[in-house]
Amino acid sequence: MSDRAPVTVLWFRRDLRLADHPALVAAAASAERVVALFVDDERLRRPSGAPRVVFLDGCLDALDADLDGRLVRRTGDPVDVIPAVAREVGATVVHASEDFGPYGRARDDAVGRALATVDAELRLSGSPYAVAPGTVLNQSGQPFKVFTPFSKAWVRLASRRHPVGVPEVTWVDGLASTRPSAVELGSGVDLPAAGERAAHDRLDAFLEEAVDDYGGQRDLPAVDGTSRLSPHLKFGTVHPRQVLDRLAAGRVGHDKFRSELAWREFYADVLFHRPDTVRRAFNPKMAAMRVDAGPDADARFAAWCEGRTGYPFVDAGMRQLVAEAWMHNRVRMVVASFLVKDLHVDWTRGAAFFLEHLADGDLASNQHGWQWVAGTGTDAAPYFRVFNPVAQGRRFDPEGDYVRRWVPELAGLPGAAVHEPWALPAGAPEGYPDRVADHAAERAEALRRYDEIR
DNA sequence: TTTTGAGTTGTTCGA
DNA sequence: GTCGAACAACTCAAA
Repeated sequence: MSDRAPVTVLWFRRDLRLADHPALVAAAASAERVVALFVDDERLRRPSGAPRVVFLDGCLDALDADLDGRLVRRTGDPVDVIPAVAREVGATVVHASEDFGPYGRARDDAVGRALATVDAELRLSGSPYAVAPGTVLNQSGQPFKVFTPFSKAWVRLASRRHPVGVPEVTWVDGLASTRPSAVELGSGVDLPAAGERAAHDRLDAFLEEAVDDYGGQRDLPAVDGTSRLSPHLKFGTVHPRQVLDRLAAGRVGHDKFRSELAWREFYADVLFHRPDTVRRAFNPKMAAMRVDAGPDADARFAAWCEGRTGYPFVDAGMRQLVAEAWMHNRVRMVVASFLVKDLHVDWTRGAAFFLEHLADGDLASNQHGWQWVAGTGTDAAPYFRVFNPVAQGRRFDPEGDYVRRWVPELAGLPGAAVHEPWALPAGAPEGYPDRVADHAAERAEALRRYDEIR
């Protein structure tokens, strides 16, 4: 009773795995043979973001290896490439996972229309989330605007889904590929291993070594106490459903980590309902906040980008970002607060810099993480919560190991003294920059500016 | 409809 | 040195 089509196309995007892949399951069920396709869309390579692109290429190489070399790569605009491939192989259905980002939604609408002109269609199954954005609603049928009630409703929905395995598939062989020109990483940039196997190795290691102490260790940047799954979740080499399935109920570290996954989904949901918040304040009242622009602000922004603000904890974070294409979450908050509240630079500039340098750079999590710190977002930090970069360093890097690892100029200083080198009897070591701003004064300035608009 | 309780991540100041 | 209060109201979710 085979009413299956002879061939279909599975268009991979941010789902670069074979296990627990709803669109692959749908494709395999619908056709005798499946074409594995990835489209190198130049727009996914902007803004520059070399580490993210190189990590993506690593994921694609790993996927291709898992497919015994049968991953077809084509460069170009998906609106042209997808219908062309469908015609080339005689497919009337193209399968893909649903993308809920602003660009992805517009692209998929356009591709769907283009496919219709060749009597084919785009069929979407699954998404990069345990619960698709737009489906978690309060009792009035509206999206949640604060995290805690969202997460309670989300957990109920998320816990219903369980991962599935790799289906039987006959992959189509022998189609030509085209490759984009290689992207060069800056020298000394060190990326984690990419691909589905690497993602699961990372998950296994986290579950074995760190998740039980997650609540106590996750805030210490000198400790390997976080999952480091973010780049893998970004490109779908592991799905959050697979992670959730391996967390136990009622264990502190597990619950805490589940809550971090809920944040990722909350922000995707917020962005789905408010795509304008990629660039604009979620809270329109906060859009009037006065920020600095011009040569002085540019100079302060450059010092921040280059990790030479004179505040060791901030500089360590920014240097880790550039070197590892990743920054510890605690430090992300501190450096973001410093840019926005001490240097008075618009949060969108910092968010753009993060996206350029992070391998895990995800639009929803990044923009809304920044909005939270800047106080412009959903459920944002209260205006008076201004992180003190020295106090944060002393509290979360009490031995100073994190700072010494990333700021070699301070490597000779003992213990927590690295957090305040200007206070040493001998002053800061030669070669370490002076502070670009005085925290106490700029904190007061930030509070004054808030007063102007409230 | 009204009411009530709650809301990621902090810092500073003064007793 | 430690500890609690102040820092602001306001919006959201649900009873």
